[in-house]
Amino acid sequence: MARAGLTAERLTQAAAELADEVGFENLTVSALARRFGVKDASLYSHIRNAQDLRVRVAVQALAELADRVAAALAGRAGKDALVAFAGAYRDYAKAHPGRYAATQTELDQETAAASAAPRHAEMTRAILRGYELPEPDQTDAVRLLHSTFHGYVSLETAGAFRRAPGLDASWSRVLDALDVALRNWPPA
Amino acid sequence: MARAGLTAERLTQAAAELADEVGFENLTVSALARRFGVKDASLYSHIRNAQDLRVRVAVQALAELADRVAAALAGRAGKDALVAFAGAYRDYAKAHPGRYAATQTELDQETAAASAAPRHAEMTRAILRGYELPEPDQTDAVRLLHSTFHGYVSLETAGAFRRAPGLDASWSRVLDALDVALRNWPPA
DNA sequence: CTAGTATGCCTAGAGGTATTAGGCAAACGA
DNA sequence: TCGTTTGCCTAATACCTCTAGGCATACTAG
Repeated sequence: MARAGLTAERLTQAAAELADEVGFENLTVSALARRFGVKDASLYSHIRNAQDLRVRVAVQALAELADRVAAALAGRAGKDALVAFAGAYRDYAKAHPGRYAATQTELDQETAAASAAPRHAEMTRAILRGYELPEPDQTDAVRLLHSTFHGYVSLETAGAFRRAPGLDASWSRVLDALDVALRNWPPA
Repeated sequence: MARAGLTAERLTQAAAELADEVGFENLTVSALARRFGVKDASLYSHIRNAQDLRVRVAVQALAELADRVAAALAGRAGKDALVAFAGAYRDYAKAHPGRYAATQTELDQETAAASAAPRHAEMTRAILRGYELPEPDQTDAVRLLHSTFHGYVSLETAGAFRRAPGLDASWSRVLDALDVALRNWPPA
């Protein structure tokens, strides 16, 4: 009996690919075992349970996404940075829908702190440096950006825009509009 | 043997309530049967399958949400309309998280057309009448509003904002910012 | 090199969910 | 009142999750 050479890392990687193929909600321990040609029970020496597997995929996806956003952001400021951040975000979601869905998993306090989630927040704030918003407003602006990016991308990948035409063009205009809003941030 | 008096309508209603309690993703045929004190199989004379049940909940939720938004929108224009629409939307999602999640279900062409989804689109466009945007830009603006509302609300209900303080205040500021963006809509 | 240990994957099995087929009895319509 | 419809049931299959316990393979130390 040759061993399949399973490790938590290989399982997580394969799970991420599987999630992209069949959707994060259809990521199943059984399907993953099948992909490695082993029995379901064999996976439980490497992962605690199905939820643990999902969390691992989520953490990995958050890290990958943060890396891409960081690369896109390098050396840019102001609207350039906004567009680059948003583009990297949207591209990742389109290329890896399962992983992107995984990033919406609610992580417990500890896991979240150890994940790339803080980097995301930090990078979003970095965009705002080009817009000179006073501190109390920054939090609101971060929430606006986060919400709009996530909302657009999730509606697009969930099919709510029903493969309508002009989604790329609308995305540009949405970013233009956000840029306008940030440059003319309304006083409280 | 007294009959439980099941109908598709009663099942859908109970399913919506159940979804609000346990989350839409945990809405299960078994749990619903348990709630009525009948066997799982008994539900299949009323609903086609689990997916059918979810679709019914989605359609009902879309209709309820459309009604609330319509009521909030009545007699308002401009920023007032924007704030009223957004408020009704967010309040519904907070009051009925399971139903709100259901509204994100992807419906097939036919079901979508017969649902309240077109009313949603229509009402979103109605908001823009106060902002005098030329037609090609309206579609982009509708997508901006839809994305931002959905993004904020879904991050909030999914816990991504981790019960952070100031979510009500941020929501107001986000709406202010959208109002600014719409009033100063950038030329292509 | 070999003995002992740790580890990887297996079998077995319990329990939950989805779904189909077929049956009996209550409600209803003629 | 008798037949038909309809509502809910039992039975059975299939898939998924997860635990317990076993054996053989790979590693490690003497």
